Amino acid sequence: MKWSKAFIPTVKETPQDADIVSHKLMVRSGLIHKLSSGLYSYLPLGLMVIRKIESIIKEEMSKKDAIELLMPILQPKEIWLKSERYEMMSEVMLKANDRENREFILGPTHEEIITDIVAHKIDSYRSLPKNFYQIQAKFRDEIRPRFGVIRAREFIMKDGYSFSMTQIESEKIYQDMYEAYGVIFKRCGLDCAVIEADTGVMGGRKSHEFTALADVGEDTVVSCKSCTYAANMELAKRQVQEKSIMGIRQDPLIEVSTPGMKRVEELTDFFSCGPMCFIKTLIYKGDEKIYAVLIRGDLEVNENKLRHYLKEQVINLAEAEEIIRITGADVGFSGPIGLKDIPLIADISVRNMTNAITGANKNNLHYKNVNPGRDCVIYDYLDIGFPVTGDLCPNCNDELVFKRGIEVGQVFQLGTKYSSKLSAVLQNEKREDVPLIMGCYGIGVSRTVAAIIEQNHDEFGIIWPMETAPFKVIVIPLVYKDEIKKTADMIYDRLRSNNVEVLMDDRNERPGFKFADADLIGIPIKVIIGKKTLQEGKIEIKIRKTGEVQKISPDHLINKINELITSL
RNA sequence: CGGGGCGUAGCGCAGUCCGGUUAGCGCGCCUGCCUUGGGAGCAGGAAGCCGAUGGUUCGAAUCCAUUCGCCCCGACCA
Repeated sequence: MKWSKAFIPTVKETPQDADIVSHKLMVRSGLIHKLSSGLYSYLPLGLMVIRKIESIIKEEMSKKDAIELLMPILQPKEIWLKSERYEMMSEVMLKANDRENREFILGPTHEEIITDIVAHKIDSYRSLPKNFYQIQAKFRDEIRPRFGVIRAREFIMKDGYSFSMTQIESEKIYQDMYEAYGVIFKRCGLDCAVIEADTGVMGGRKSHEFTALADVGEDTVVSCKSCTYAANMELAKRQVQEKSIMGIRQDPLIEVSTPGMKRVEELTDFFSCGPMCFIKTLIYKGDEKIYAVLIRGDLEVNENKLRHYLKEQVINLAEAEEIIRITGADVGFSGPIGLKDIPLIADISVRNMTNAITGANKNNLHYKNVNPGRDCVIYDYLDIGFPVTGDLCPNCNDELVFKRGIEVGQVFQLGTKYSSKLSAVLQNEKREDVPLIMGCYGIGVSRTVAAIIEQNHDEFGIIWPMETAPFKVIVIPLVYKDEIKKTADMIYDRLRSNNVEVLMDDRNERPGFKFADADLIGIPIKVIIGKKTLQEGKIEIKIRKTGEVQKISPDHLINKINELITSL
């Protein structure tokens, strides 16, 4: 492609509405153009990159015998009522009515649709397992679109769904997809953490997230300094560092007057000690039961973990009046001592606390020198807090570290949630009706572009990893005239006839201008043709990433380029 | 949805408090000259319903009200 024929609207100034690197660079290098909040057009260069990623995905999917299909974006409301997800997903679904006033939604995902296909078209267990996928625009009416293409409302996603008769088969596919994802993101040039993840609205039993590490990411990855343990914030297990509290004497319990002091900050001043000296007591309600949850004053309860451990469907903080009824005191003065008939659930951070401060379940009073075990009976110690710096790995006891990342892929074991609701049920060889066991596997294609840029750029622009580069080579004639033009044309033709994806900057611009654009759009290899080097019978090759320059004879160019393409 | 910010030429911005000729600047664009190894220089030029609507006023980009859009923080999140 010659630049003059292409459409690559680069801009020097950084766009006003972008504040992360990938977004700025995608706009500046002419990859995308915003139509409206969360809606982006992919301009030719951007689409080329998308296609590169898609073809990597397709290759790796097909190696694992996954098969591609395409489902409608518009979906009838009824099917979502059937799967009982309409309410849950209602907020992110854009609704639309047709001329007959039938109700439709713009599909945020396709579990329902694929399950419907399978329910109708697969009639024997002998045809299973099957693993389908599609690559398509999805629409989610995000509460707050942001970070350019990273959290857009319309975005391109590869979504895959597997159907199996047995758990073992299903796990095999899960494993296959897990492996394929690793390869895909590696080929995309991404440094990904694979982490244990929450299944969220998808439901199901097991899930891993592929998260591209980047400072701007929306996800926090919790990982171990030395072993392979990694999880997202929601799921991360942890051990609490045991301070050397051995030998600290348990002092006698004292009641202290604390008029009007409800918040930990107010109390830290009063008692002149840090929040770590306090035990927060939170009253939670499950479906029916009530729990008192204890956690160290500086930590937050992870309600997901709590709900999970307590085997409750929902778990909520009690209302103010209920707290008064249960504890006998206002919010802010709850404590573990004297709570009758309510199980005390303590976070592991409480286990080794000595002489702590807690509410007294009487207004304007706190207890000092509270020692769990001595002063109250803890029903159970559980890991129900969010990890913080200083917490230790659940596996190996080394330190946990925290990194930000962009979630680019996630794999789920779904179980039979959708198959049973949408009657994807088959008889097995024992003539028993079995709902199919499903898995689902997503890749955010468009946000992968942003993630690649986050990880591969410098002050001058994008540095495309070879496999995702829209062009491998850019030919830059310093002046597109005379001998230089002739040589440039010749080299351009030669590269093209050797199937090298090449862009030639044939514009009548000054060299510096062309160099800056080439750097901005991130083409991995520059071939520079200038008067001086040409007089030596040479042309120049410059590597975008390293800046390394070599001069070679035009005759050796093709070999050299091919060598660079495979080695970079 | 709560909090904050911003809408002025294609892009980035000044002007708005404190109303007053013809609304500016940089980049980009067009013409010409010149230049060609890291976003050149000179000369000339085109381009704006000052987001929209309504009000106040002799007079509104500027003040008031309403409204729409966009961005950031939070809640939320394959």
